[in-house]
Amino acid sequence: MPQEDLSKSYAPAEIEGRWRARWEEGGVFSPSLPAAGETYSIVIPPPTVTGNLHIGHAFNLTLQDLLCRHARQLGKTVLWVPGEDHAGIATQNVVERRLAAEGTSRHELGREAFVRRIWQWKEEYGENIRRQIKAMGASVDWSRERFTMDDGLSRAVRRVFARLYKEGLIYKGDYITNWCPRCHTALADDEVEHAPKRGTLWFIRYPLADGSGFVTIATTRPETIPGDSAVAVNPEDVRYQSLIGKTLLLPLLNRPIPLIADAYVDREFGTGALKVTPAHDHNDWKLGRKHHLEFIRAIDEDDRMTAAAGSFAGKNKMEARELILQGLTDLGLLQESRECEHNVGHCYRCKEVIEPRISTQWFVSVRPLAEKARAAVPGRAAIYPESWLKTYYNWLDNIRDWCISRQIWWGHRIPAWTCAACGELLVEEEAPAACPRCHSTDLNQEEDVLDTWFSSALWPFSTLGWPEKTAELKAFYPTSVLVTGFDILFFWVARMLMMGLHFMNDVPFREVYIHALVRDADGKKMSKSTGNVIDPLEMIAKYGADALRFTLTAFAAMGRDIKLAENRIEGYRHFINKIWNAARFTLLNLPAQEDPMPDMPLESIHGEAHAWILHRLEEIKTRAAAAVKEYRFNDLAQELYKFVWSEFCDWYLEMIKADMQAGGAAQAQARRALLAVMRETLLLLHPIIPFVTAEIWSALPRTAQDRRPDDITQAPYPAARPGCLRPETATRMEVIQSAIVAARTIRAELNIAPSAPLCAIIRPQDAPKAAILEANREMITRLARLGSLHLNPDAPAPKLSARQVAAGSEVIICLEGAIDPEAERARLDKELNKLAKERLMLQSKLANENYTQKAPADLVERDRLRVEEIITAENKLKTVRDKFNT
RNA sequence: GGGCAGUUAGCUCAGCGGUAGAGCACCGCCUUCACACGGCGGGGGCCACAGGUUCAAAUCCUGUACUGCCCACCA
Repeated sequence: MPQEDLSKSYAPAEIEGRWRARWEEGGVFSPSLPAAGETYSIVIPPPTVTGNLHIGHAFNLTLQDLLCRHARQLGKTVLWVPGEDHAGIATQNVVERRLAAEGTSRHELGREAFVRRIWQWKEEYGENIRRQIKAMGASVDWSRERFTMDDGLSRAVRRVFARLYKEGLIYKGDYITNWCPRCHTALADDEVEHAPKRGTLWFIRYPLADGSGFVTIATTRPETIPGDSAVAVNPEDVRYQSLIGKTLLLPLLNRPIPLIADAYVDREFGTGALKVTPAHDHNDWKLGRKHHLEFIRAIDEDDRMTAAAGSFAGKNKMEARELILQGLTDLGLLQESRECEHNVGHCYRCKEVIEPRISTQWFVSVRPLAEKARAAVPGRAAIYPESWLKTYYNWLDNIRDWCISRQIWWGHRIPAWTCAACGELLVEEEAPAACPRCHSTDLNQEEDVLDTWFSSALWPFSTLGWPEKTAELKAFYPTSVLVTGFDILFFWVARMLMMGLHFMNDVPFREVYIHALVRDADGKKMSKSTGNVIDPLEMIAKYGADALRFTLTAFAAMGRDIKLAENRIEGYRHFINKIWNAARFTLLNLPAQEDPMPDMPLESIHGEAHAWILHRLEEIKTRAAAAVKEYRFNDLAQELYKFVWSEFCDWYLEMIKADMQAGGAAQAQARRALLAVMRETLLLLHPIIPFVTAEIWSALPRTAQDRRPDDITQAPYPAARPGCLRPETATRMEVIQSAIVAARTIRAELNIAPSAPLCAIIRPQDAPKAAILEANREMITRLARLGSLHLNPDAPAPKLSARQVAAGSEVIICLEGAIDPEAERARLDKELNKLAKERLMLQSKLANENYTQKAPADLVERDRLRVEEIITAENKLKTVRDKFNT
């Protein structure tokens, strides 16, 4: 690309589009198998097909892409599998809402038409999501894209279900479950969110059957009274001991129920007497089982009272509550009511209040699976940050059987059939033709579908082709790392470990990196249902994908949530622009592409600035690689930011400008060094910001022998160049920079025009410093804008002059006439104050014998030297200040 | 009720034993031939509070106070 085309400021849209197309059409991220050498793989946490990607996805994608691109640079064969999740309940809800808006419903459409409708929806939104993943620059392999309900994955689901059933790890039965009356389905325990809710605690009298009085119970849910089958008290409770075993009459219904004793009951709460409703409360259900109580379903799946509720039958449960309370009041059985706050379960998809309800469901016996999953971490699968280990263990240790059936239509229909003729239950991977027992062909498949997370749990191996023995599976399982948010640690991560270990006999991933959640301005979790989402596409349109990616990377500190504000993205766009302009400068100063550039070993380049920047580059290479390996993404971003902006642009480019004009050997060296540093810096940046680096890379000229690929995605990580690692250059550079800064500070603080050349005297501290300064006289003169420079430890200072103490030298600027002595004196006072403060701090430290004796000797020595330095500086400045006093 | 984070410059956050840093914002000066999405310089913090360990504590320990999150069956 011709140089003239590099515009003054970076315009991402066109460039991103071009590279995206090139990468996609070239299939550059599709690894060919069998893989040569080491492999690296990631399966994408599949976004749901229901909606748009939010900023959390953008974050998740950025980190994975960074890891994948880096792994490619290290020469590994990399596979990043993309895909989407069918998200049963969520998707069904969305489509149902749309149907409602159209004035129809899924029931009107019927199951088949409804599911067809969702498939259409999926095609539409799947494309949307693909577009967004592409917009982020994610280097996924689209040729291996999967969907949780595609044929292959559906088969994997059936295989797993059938096998677990035959192994006795899946069973069907009547249990208390979490019922969402709105989604009309059972939910797993972890799909219920508990939130405190203000309510009323009613104290209700249950008369004793023998007419000898009452037992008063406390409840927040009077509508469940028709479902009561006992009242329970603590056996130790003296108030009730004499009544245990007696019969009570259920108010309004006059049904006799026993008064039972159980240690579960808390004597302190309410009246110490608990009404037991086994069919509508998890704890009561346990009590019911233990004491063989009746299970009375008082509320149906639509939140209406059942026939068991007598005259309340057919009423909505909230209406029934009012009627029951009224009835109790009329009978004088409502003793009192109090305000109270209690935890109420809500559906994690629609936020509706959960009704515990007994129903027939399918369950996975997770204990045996959980034990294996527990044992595998952190030995076989490591979790980062480690703080999540405890949470992970705690969950597995307290795990209950997993309810996997859902009473919805969108999802994997359970592969179980009941024989209409003999009632035999058949569970098979493929639909059986006839009942093996009675040979009837009249078989009815289960209506229920599986929990979405059931198929998600198989994702790492199902996407690679299981149950077929594919080349992908062989090459890429276990995957290298799973990158995800902690919100789905239980839903997904733990279950993948269970299934992976059970069916593949190996962990699904070697490492898990748990990243923070991107929250909104108030620190609230972003979610589609809350509507507080930020659209990454909008950010990309405004600032470019690279700016967004860099921002997210810079924020990715372990174990900390991200509160993202748009102006941060804007800030990092400036950084992208800075890189762009550094590249423009580079191109302006390099020969055109077709001119062969002289090759010379970089180790042989001895210019002060070149040696220094090459040395720093070596350090950065090492540090950047380590940061990626250890998932310290924020360190990576910060390190590169500082290097590029503060060192490469602010100092190095300024320093070499003269060389670039000089021609000859100086220019040749500068060109060679600049090109090398630019190119390798691009490689270091590329995993974070692929587009701008690709564009610049392709525009850079090459040396005669250069055989590097045109496309930066194909280029390896910059090799270490030990010969360029020269720590002494950093020390030397500090002396130079410090002198320049001193002169600039004087200029700025004394309001000397930037264009006015300064007459400067620099007094080096010692001979080595003098040599360094002397060797870089031209550079110092230029960067500090000096008119003249006298380098001499003993040079006399003119009467009217300003001084600044630098590292390794003292800088004196002549102020013949034009300068306000008041200003200089004030400046000197300020400087003296600063020095005195530091000196006092150090001196008091050194006065402490404990310190001088116990602290490391080099530290003490360093402090002593510093004090000496300060005293010398103070004396010098004082002398000058005194002159101004006269 | 249990567990886990966080509390550092106006804002967002790094630092996690040697006496405080970044970005943005702010204040000067500058249309210097890569970049005003810029350059140069500057101001700003008893590092939540109270104890303790240590020669030395944002940094380690123990409490306290807020804030947020996760888990848990308190009717």
